[in-house]
Formats: sequence, structure tokens, C-alpha cells
Amino acid sequence: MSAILIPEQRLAETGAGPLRRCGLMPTAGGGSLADLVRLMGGEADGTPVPGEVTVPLWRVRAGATLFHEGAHSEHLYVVRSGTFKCFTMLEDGYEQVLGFAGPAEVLGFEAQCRGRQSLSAVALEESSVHALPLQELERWRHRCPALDRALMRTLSRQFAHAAAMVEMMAAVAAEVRLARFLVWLSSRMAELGHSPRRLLLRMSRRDIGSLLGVAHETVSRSFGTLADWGYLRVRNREVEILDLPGLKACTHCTRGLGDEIPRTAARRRLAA
Amino acid sequence: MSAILIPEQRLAETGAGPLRRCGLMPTAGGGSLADLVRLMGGEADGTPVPGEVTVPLWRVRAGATLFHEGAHSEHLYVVRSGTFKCFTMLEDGYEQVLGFAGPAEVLGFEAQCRGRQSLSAVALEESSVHALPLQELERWRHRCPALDRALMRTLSRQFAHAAAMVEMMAAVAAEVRLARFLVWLSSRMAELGHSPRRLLLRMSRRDIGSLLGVAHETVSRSFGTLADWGYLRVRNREVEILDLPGLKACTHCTRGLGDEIPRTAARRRLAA
DNA sequence: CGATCGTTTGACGGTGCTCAATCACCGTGG
DNA sequence: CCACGGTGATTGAGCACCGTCAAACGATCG
Repeated sequence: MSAILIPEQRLAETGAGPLRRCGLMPTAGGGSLADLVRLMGGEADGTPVPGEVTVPLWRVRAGATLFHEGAHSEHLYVVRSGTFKCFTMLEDGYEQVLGFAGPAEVLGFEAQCRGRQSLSAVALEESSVHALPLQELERWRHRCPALDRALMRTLSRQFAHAAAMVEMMAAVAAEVRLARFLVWLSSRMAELGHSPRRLLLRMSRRDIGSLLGVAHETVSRSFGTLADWGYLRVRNREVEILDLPGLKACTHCTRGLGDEIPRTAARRRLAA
Repeated sequence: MSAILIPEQRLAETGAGPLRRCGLMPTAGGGSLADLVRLMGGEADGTPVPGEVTVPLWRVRAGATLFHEGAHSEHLYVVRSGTFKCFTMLEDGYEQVLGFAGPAEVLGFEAQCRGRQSLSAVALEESSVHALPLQELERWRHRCPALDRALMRTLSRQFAHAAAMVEMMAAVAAEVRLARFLVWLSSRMAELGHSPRRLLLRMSRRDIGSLLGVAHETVSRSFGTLADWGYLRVRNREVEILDLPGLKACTHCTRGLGDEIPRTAARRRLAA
């Protein structure tokens, strides 16, 4: 519980020294506003983008925390590369994972209404983020309609993501939950232009289990089951989706998947 | 599955006749922009609010659907009064509830990125919403910084809501899930200035179960269990919270609640 | 007053949580 | 070079919890 409230200097120290020790390093140049708009999927809609302003760009080392739960919020972050894990620390020390964020996703937005972060974000791999100072954000949005539109669209997309998250967790069977998680991850890889079949999980089984609301042993077993059914090939954190349509079909099973999936075929495969 | 794709005229018919039959009725006057800003919690921050524009205000009868999944999105809705249920219809006809929305909450925002609604919203009681035309929204926001700020804050609050939703569903024990749901509901009632102890549930057990990812019978049993523990008094859809701190403590149990809650005391109460 | 829907309660079987042991992988230090 | 812990992943055994099926009860509305 001592970890929840963090002295604010910890993140206020924007100087290079302390931040570098934490794994957070502002890069020299930063990026242009046009870059940011493009990253967020804002198409060239004719409105001019002021060229003079540069958006700070930070590198975040693997394992470094971008911001802590309870910390003062001073920036809105847009992930440029890498993966982040968002979570809250529960009273009993249990780490409740709330989601994973990748490129073009916004972090730290839910803090705006309270002034303080309501969750923590740590990098699961070498990552980079644009850090938009909240002070300037409104002015930038007002001056640059393209940025404003792009931000709204991104927020809208993340609202849809949140709904998908609820759908993921509402599935009753553990394999179905994991299947939905993998399909969701796969579609996000496709959005980013990567292969939707080869996944490299940046998060541990425990993280996945926390998000899906199941024990990490069950996650492990579910991986095995989906692999036995021929949908996947799993080797540690490398997952290859062999039958994406089949996996999606598995996704649709609301309840115990007793009817939709030919369980006998699965058993046969298991015996073989 | 025929319910997913709806002929778009169904909602495009903004005339009084067809809409009235559907339970949607535009009111005569509408509301002022200043009203809307106040509803969303925007404080008087000095910026002037243009007085001339009036925001359409719709009445929605109990049971009427505000918008259908798959329908063209033309408005952003802000709930003024009442309660809405948001859900998607899964392929097998199962109604997956994604959340409940009350006053000052935004509906239909996740559609902005795709142009089509990704979920349906029906009123669970007599309700009313402000309908902001998407065409005009950007202009209004640009002209009225107070509205813009209020909208951003509201969206931020709903992001936090979404995180709380994930926390709710990640609990493993059914009673804990229900307890979190009730605490969440209670805090929302408090936000609206109502009593946080007397809840009148507008949704069915089945709806709650769908949201929490448990069977509706389990919801019913969990209500009974929480009542047996002395936290609640339940009479159909009227719920009185007798021990809010206790209920919140119950909320904190991550796993099987075998240790935190004095189970023996509960059993004793049960026997009595 | 009857029909329909929502709620409650019971019994049973299966799924997944807990506890535990084992194994694979990795960086450290002898 | 290999022993040594440490972490994460896998697998097994036992049992509590919850989903399913079923029936009874209650509320609401025509």
C-alpha cells in the first residue's frame, strides 16, 4: 500500500539525470506535430499543421514505469512504439492488469478528470511515447484541427477497445477468454501492419491471467488446450496462430463451448 | 442475427410520427448549451457560452432503443436523466451487456471512429438525452471552449469508468463481483446527489449477470449471500446497503475471499 | 384472472482455483 | 566451465464454486 502514493518529485524530475536512472529519457529532437497526427491515423484532411511546434518524444526502457498510480498528471502520452501494461495495485498487493497499450494508443487520459493517475503504466519492452503537456494540449488542439480530430478519433477507438475488453472478460470458459484475447491481439497486430498469425507475447502468463480474471495456471492450460485443438502452436511466448477462422469461431462461444466446438474431434486430437 | 443490421431509415426518421411509435420523441424546446455544460460538470470557468444555440433534447420511453448496433451514427448523446443499457447481440443470440449509463454520461462516442454504432443502447426507464449532431459538434466545441473542456472531462471520467469495469469483472468470486458492482453503483448515485445506500436497480438480474460474466441464478444467490452477511437488504430490485464500509472491504478480496471475510460469522448468521 | 416474465431455490456435475512439484531459461558468481 | 539461485511456465491432485437444468414462486400487465 505504500506503493500507491508516490512522492510527486519522482515524476516531476524531468531533468535527464534522475529520469535516465528510471529508464525514462527524453530524446534530443522530439517529433513534429504532423508526425503525431499521422501516427494517430489522422489523414491529410487539408487543414494545415503548424510546423514550428515539436512534440517531446521519450524513450522508455523495458521494465520502466511511464507513470505511477496516484502521481500528478502533467502529460498525455501517445505510444509511438513498444507495449505498455496498465494496472492498479490492489490493497492486498495483487496487481490487477487493466489492459495493454500499443502504438497509436493514448495513455494517461483517464487522469484528466482527477488530476492524478488512476493507474500505473510500465513498458514491457523498449518503447517510445510522445508526451503532450496538458498545459499546451488545449492550445495545440485549438490551433490544429487535424490534431484535434485525430485525438478524438483515437479516443473513440479506445472506447471501442474498452467495450471489446468487457466482451473478452465476460466469456465464461477460460479457453474462450484466451481465444478472444488472442484474436484481439492478432487484429491489433494486423492494424499495425504486422502479421496477424505470428504473435510475440510481451506479457507474462500471470499478466494475461490477471486481465482475463483467471489463474495463471489456467492460462497455461488454456494455451495447451487451444494448441491441442490445432488452433495454435505455442512455444513459451511465441504464439503462431494456425487456424485463425477456427479461433474466431471459438471466440463466439458464449458459454461452456459444449456445442459449437466439436469436442470429440478435440479429444481425438488429444489422444493422437 | 437479423437484429444486428438495421435499415438505417429506422433511426433516420427524425419526424415525430415514426419516432413517437419507437418511443423516441424530440421535445419542443431543447436545452441551452449552458445547461449542457453544467450537466457535464463543466464549472463556470469564465469563458462565455454562446446563448443562441439550443441543443436538441429527446425523451426516451422505458424500453425504447436510443440506437441500434450497426446503425449510422449521426449524433453524440449526453444522458440528461434516466438509465441506459449498452449491449451487443452475439451471434448465438446472447445479449452481452457492456455497461449501464446514467446522467452526465456520453453515449455513442465509440461510433465516431467507424461511422457506425458498435453497440445498442436501450432505456431502462423513462429517460432523456441531449442529441448533439456530429456535423455541428466540432464547430460548437471550437466556438465554446467551456463545452470542449466539459466534454473532455466527461470522456476522461468514462475512461476511468471503463477501467473500473474491468476491475469489477476481474474478481473471481461471484459475490465480490456483485459487491464491486453495487459499490460502483452506489458511488455513482452519490455523484448524482442521491443517497448512496438506497439503490433502485433498473436492470434485471440477467443484465447484471451478463455484465459480470456470471449466470443470473448466481447473481440471485450472491444477493442472498451478501444479505446473509448483513451487508444488504434486498427486496426484488430495491437494495438497501446496510454496511457500506463492510461491502467495500468485501470488494477488496481479490480471490476466493476465504481469509478477509469472517466466513464463520457468515455461516452463523445463515444458521440463525 | 390468466399469461408472461423475472426471481428464487434446489440438486448435480464439471470447470477452474489452490497448493505443490517439476522443468526450462537466464544472469550471476564461484 | 558449471553450480547456484531466481523467475516464469508447465503439469498434477483435490476440492470448492459456479453453470446447467428444473421447479416453484412472485410481479406486472393485459
